[in-house]
Amino acid sequence: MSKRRTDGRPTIADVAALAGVGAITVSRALRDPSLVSDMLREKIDIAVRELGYVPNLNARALASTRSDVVGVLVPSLTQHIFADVLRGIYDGIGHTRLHIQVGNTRYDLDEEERLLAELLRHKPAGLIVSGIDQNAASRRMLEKANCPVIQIMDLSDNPVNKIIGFSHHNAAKAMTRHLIEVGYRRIGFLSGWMNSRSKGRLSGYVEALEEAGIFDPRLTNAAGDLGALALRGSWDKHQYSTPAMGRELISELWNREPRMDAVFCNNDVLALGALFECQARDLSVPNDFGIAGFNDEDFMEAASPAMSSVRTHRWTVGHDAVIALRRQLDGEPDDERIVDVGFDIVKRASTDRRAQPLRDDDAAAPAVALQQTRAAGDDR
Amino acid sequence: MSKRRTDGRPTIADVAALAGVGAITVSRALRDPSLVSDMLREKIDIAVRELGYVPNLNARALASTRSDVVGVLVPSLTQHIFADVLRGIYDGIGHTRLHIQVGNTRYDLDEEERLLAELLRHKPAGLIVSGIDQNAASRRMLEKANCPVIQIMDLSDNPVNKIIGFSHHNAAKAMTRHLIEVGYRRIGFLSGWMNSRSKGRLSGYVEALEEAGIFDPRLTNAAGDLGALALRGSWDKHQYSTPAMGRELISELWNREPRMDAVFCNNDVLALGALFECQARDLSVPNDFGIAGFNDEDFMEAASPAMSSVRTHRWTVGHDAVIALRRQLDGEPDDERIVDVGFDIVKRASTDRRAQPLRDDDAAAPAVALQQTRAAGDDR
DNA sequence: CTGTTAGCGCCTTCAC
DNA sequence: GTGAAGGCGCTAACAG
Repeated sequence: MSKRRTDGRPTIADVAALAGVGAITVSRALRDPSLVSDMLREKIDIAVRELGYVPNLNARALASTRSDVVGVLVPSLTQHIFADVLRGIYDGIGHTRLHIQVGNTRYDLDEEERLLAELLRHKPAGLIVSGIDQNAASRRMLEKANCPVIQIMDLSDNPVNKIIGFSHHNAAKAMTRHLIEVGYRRIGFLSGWMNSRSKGRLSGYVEALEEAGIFDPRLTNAAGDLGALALRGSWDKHQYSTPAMGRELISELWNREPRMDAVFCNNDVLALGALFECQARDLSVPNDFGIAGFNDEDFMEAASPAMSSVRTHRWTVGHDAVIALRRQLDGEPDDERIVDVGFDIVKRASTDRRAQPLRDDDAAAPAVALQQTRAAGDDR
Repeated sequence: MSKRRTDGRPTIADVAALAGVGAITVSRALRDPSLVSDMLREKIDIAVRELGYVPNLNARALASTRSDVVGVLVPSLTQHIFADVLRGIYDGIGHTRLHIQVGNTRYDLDEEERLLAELLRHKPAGLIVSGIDQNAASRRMLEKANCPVIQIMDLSDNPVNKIIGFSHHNAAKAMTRHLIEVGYRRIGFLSGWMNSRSKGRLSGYVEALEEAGIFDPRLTNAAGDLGALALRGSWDKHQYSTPAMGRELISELWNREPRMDAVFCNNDVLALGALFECQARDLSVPNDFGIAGFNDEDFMEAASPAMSSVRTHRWTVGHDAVIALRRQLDGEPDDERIVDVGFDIVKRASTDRRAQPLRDDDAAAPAVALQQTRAAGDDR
C-alpha cells in the first residue's frame, strides 16, 4: 500500500516507462518534438495515446517557474470595444499553448491592483493591461513582473514596457473638426461617466472648438474644469452607456442650450440614443441636427440615417498585443515601445448636410468619405 | 554555489523560518486562519508582510491536485448576451480565491473539445459551459472531469451535472403568441446563422403559428426543414448578427412575401436592423409593421418606437452558476439539477397597434406590459 | 540526441 | 494546535 496521493491519471513517468525512454525525453518530445529523434518521438506518441496521457500544467509551471497563462485586465466586459479587444486577443493566441485569464477591473484602480496581485501568483507568461492610469502599487507590480507587459488602448511616452493604442485626444479633435467643416457651429459633447480615455476625447473636442473660436462650455454635459467632471442626470455612477442615457443626456443639453445644432458623442451607444431622441422629436438628421459617435460599431453604418463615427481598431490592438507578447516570449527583440494604430474618421449621412433626407436604402453602401490617419491592418 | 533554480522570491519556508514555526503552519494560516492559534497567526502575518511573501499558486495546485481556476466556455465574446453572462460570473466570483479562465469556442464543437482538453490540464476547480450540444468527446470529458460542471443558457433533461437556463422554445412561442394576439397574421422569423438555441426559438415560433393555423414557411428565412437550415443572403457564415444583416434579411423576406406584417427576430440586433429598414422605407411601426426581438438589450427600450422583446436573465444565469459551483466546492449538497430562470415577454410600442405613432417622448417609461413566466432575481 | 539527479514550493499524511 | 517527512508531476542542469 503506497502513500501516493495522485488522482490516478498517468504521469510522464508512466509514458516514459511504456515507451522505454527517460522521462525527460518524453517531456522534450511533448514541448518541442524537434528535440527528439524520430524513432523515439513515434514511440512516445504511441504511449501517450495508449495511456491517454494529459500533461499537468501545474507541475510544468512549478518546475519551470513560468506558467502559460496570459493575464488580461480590462475595465469592462459589457462595453463592445473591450469585447472586440478580447476577440483580437483570442485570435492572436490561436492554437498556441497560451491561455487567457481575464480580470474585470470595473474601472476601479484598487480592484485592478488586487487583480494584478492575484494574477502574479500564477507566474503568468505575460500581461496585457488596459490604459495607462494604473495606481502606484500596480505600476510597481508591472515593472517588477517577471514577464512581458503590454499596455493597450491608449498612448503614453512612458509605458511600462510596450504600449499599443491610439490618441483619443487626436481622434476626438479630428471628428470635431469634421463637424465644424460641414458647418455645424453649436456642437455639444455628450458623455456619461468619464474615464481617463473619455477625458482625452473631451480635451480633443475642446481644443478643436477653441481653435475655431466657438467653444462654449454650456454645450458639454461635463463641467468646465475638465479634470473634475460634475455630471448631470441620474447616470453619473453608471460606468457603461445606454441609448436611454443618450436620450436623457441630449435632452438635458437641449434644455440648457436649445440652439445646439450637433453633438459629438463619447461613444456610439450614446449616439444611437441621440438619434432615437431626434426621431422622437421629428428632427431631421443631418439637416436640423448633426450626430457623430466614437468607435464605429456595427450599427452606425446600418442606422437610418447612417451615422458618422471615429473608427477605432480595437481588434488590431488586442491582436497585435498578443503577437508582440509572443515575440517577446520567443526571445525576439522588440524595440518599438510605442505603437500607434491610429483611427479613421468615417463620414456618413448623419453629418452630411448635403445628403438628401429622403430615403437611404443603401445605408450599407460605402461611407461618404473615409479619412485615414494612418494605414491600419485588417480589422476583422 | 547552490543549484537552486528558484526565481528568488520568498517561499513558505522563508516565512516559517522568520516566524519561527513549521512551514505547514504557515500554509494553514494562509488558507484558513482559524486552524492556527492567534499568537502564531500574528507572527506569521508579520513575517509574510516583512518578506512580501506571495503564495505560488502553481505549487499549491500541484500539491493539492486542484487549482483555483474556473474554466468558462462561451461560444462568442462579441454577442452581448455572453458579455452579460460573464459579468454575472465575475460578480458571482467576487473576491473569492477563484479565478476565471474563459475559452471562446466560436460555436465550433471541435474547438470546444480542444479548449476543454486544454482547460482540464489545469485541473480546474470547476467548469461552466454554454449549452448542451457538446460533442461526444467533450461530453465524456465533462463527465469524467474531477470537478463540478455547470451547463448554462439552455435546459435539458440530461445535464452532465447541473444546468441553469431557460427554454428558448417556450420563450419564442410566447412572443409569437403575443404577436398573434395583437393582430398580426403574416409573421416572419428573421435570423442569420442558427445555433442550437436559435433552432429552439425557431421551433417555438413555428409551433405558435401552427397552433393558430397561420404558419407559412415562406415567412422564415430558414428552410422548411428545421434541422438543416439553408440560409439565404451573404450572411450565412457569420456567427454574429449585425443591424446591416437585419436590414438585408428583412428585405429578402419582403421580396419573397410582400404581405408580411411583422417579424419576430432571433435577436435584438436584427430587430434594430429591421427597425432601421422600416424607417428607411417610411413604414410605420407598429401600425404598418410589427417588430419583436429577443434578449431585451438596452437599446430596445430606448428605440423610437420602443421595441418589444423577450427579456432573458443572462446575468442571473452566470451569477447563479458560480454560486452553485461555490456551494458544491464547499461540499454543500445540491439536489436541484435543473434550474429554469425563465424569461419575460416585454411588450412595447413596436408591437402595440393601438399605440399612437405620433411622438414617444417617454420611451423610457415602463413597458406597456410585462408578462412574467416566473419570478426572476435582480438582473443587474 | 538522451539520461540522471535533484529541485520547483506547497500540501497530505500521520504522529505528537 | 503543531510539526516532520515525503510526495505532487515535471523540468533545469549537467553529463555522456
